[in-house]
Amino acid sequence: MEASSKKPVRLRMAPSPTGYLHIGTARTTLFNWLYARHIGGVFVLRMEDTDKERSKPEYEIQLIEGLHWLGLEWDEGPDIDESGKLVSKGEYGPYRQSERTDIYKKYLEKLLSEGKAYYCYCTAEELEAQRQSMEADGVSPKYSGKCRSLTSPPSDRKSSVIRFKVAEEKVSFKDLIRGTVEFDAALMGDIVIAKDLDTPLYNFAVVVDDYEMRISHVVRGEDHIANTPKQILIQKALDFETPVYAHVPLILNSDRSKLSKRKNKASLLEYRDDGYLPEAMCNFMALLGWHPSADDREILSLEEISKEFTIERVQKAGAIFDKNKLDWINSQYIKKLSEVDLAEKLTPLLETKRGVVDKKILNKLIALERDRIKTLSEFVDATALFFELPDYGGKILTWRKSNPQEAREVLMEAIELMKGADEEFFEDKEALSNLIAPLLTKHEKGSVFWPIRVALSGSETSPDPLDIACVVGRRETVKRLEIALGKIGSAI
RNA sequence: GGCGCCGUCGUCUAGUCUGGUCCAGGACGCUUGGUUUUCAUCCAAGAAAUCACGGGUUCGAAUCCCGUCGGCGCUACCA
Repeated sequence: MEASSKKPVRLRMAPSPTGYLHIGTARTTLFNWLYARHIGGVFVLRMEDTDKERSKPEYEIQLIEGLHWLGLEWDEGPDIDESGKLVSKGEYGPYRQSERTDIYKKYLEKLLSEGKAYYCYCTAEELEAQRQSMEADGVSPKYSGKCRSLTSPPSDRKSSVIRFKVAEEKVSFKDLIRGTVEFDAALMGDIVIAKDLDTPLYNFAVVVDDYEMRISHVVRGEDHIANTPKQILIQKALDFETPVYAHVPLILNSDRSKLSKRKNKASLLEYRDDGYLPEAMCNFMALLGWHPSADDREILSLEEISKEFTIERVQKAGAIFDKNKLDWINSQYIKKLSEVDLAEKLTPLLETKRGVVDKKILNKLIALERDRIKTLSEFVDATALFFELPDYGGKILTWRKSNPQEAREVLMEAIELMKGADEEFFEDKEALSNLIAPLLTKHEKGSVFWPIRVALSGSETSPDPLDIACVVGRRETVKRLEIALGKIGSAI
């Protein structure tokens, strides 16, 4: 039942453009991509937009944008060109279900003519009533098969759907992650596969597309596991080969329910906007359900992961989305980034808030903050004090082992030293350190650095005062020290 | 309710197929200590899992078998 190893391996991701790009969709795409990469297969992207009401082009664009951002390229499928227009690549297209109506129609007619599917004229109300009464009787609800052997449509009914005749048999399949999974089709009842010849439904369209696009392996979320026997039955009826399946576990909220936007940020692009790196997202998502066998390394590039990735190693149980771990992984990637790359990412963020910033200053800020931030967007807030002194209370100017009088002395002496100093002292930290060295002969180190640092940052926690001074320059440094002097004066 | 899937530290996981090397290893988080003028980084140490529970097989079980419980998913003319 498995595809022969001779056949080319073709995987696909088939999202519905009915909303933002969900983290779960992104992770399933990642696993497909990783698997395709690992065995040198083809990765196809297909838009499942049969739901005409909910599918929107803008969601499709978002989907494509998000996948590009992650760096998960596909060999075939819809895409966006340089001018932002939707295009398509690959020879098994179209890759948008809404453009494949004729293909579905052909197979629908085949099923109908062979008596494997039939028109059903039951109304929604009738169906609902049946379902309710079956549930009341404690039986699992399924379609009664009322229209199954109708020879002509009832005269009083105009609307109909197309149902597939589900055989009463056991359907089992081998799942690469879960082993053999078995369902009893007798419990399913005849399923609706299309609203009419031009409007196929999910379970039918998937089967046709996977066949037409020569898909050999279906890697999808665990929530599709119950759809699999239905699809296998349709494949059999159409004489299609069954692909190999692998149902990957779900990503969960902290209460172990399926990851949802009610309880979490579930949109991939939101993480991008919050300053997470795509490499970090991929690394994190891969570790949600997969782990290398060789050792305990956790910071791994897509390249490294794809080299080792096998679908058999993915976890069976769902994984809770742990933002702490994501933050840590992201900070690791920020540390790894080169100065140039980091500057390239941070500059636009900072400049939208502060306007154009001097390159030299920017580089200093980056050097100071790179080990302090977990996300790119934290950079803007973290560097605010360099641009504007926050307001603060004068009593925090005193070091815990010192007293306000000493703090005041230090501040005055520092102002004295700096006021007359050349601007060049504020160009490099060592020079500045030498400049204030005399203070250290009279005071303890903490008595000197603490008040100056608080004066320059307006905060009890901040980077080194000399670093701040080297960014803001002499004039601003002296100004901030004088402000502090005023505050401590009134505090004494 | 029915059907299906799953169940190792708070979380992600290693180990389960091929029982002993696991009185269960790593990472995140947490706690404590070191470094520092403070925070972050960094370094070190520590707490944290009766391997869901109960039986069985065995000289020996996280690993094999049976049962129980729990969680989740699906149960559409959505995907």
